[in-house]
Amino acid sequence: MMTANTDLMTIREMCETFDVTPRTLRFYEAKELLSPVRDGTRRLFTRRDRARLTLILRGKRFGFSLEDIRQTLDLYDRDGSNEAQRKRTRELACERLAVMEAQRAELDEAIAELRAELTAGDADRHDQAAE
Amino acid sequence: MMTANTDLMTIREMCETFDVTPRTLRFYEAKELLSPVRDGTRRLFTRRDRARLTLILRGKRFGFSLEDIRQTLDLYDRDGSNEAQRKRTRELACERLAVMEAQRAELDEAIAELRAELTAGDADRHDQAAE
DNA sequence: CGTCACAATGACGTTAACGTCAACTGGTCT
DNA sequence: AGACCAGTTGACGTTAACGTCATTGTGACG
Repeated sequence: MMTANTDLMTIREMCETFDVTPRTLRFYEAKELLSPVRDGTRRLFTRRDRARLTLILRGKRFGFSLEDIRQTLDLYDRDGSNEAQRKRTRELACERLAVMEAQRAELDEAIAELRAELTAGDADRHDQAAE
Repeated sequence: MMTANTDLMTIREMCETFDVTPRTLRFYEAKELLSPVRDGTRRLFTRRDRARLTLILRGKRFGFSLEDIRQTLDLYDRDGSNEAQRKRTRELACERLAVMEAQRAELDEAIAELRAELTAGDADRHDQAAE
């Protein structure tokens, strides 16, 4: 009743929007990361699929596996299900959050170190120029 | 002359310190990410190897490939080499830095989103508790 | 001296995440 | 109807990053 009937995208549109290949989208469907509807035989990707794909690609950039991602994706689907399941889901979300925050701290450190190397390089250059 | 003769570690020590397998260390050597010295046939890992391994494992957590990492590792080896090479190295470092900063921004965003989902979950729970 | 545990060296196996290719289907244009 | 697409489904290939196994070497110890 609330699902907008339009705002469905073909596989081509998806590929151009997200810069992925059709193979990738089909692969993600096979792995149950996406669940496009069908128009006869053709896939049509919903708003939900696009939201999920955004999260998938982001997750990949952070070095998570598709399986990791698949599990956390459900965190963003708040369909009632049962109480025990929701509790588990929250636990998983908290774990992920902790991981990501640790990652953030490490990333900051790594950035600082690399910057230090760069400015050290600057100094070398200066020395060399003085010769 | 300045290289401390001790502070060399066996493969076992490395494995326990860094929580990796021997296979991994040999693999990294084959890929020229590490270059342990030899005591007869056995490997002995230097302080430099340990520094590099730290960077390698960190890089992996950020989703970089070993090949990516191998290239950036040289950024931390400031042996003079020639001018053109150093310029190239600096360029690479700047690119990496940009990538990592973008990654940091995205990570912040992702953390914020996940937090939002969590507090939204809290609200749901509250609603349900009211019943 | 035997052996025993750890190391090294191939060589092959495995998993994830797709790429590639062939064969088919289903609309569309002319 | 014929041609021409985009899309689909297998099926097999590929690359990265190791795991696993068999074989061989080797320094320390009883």
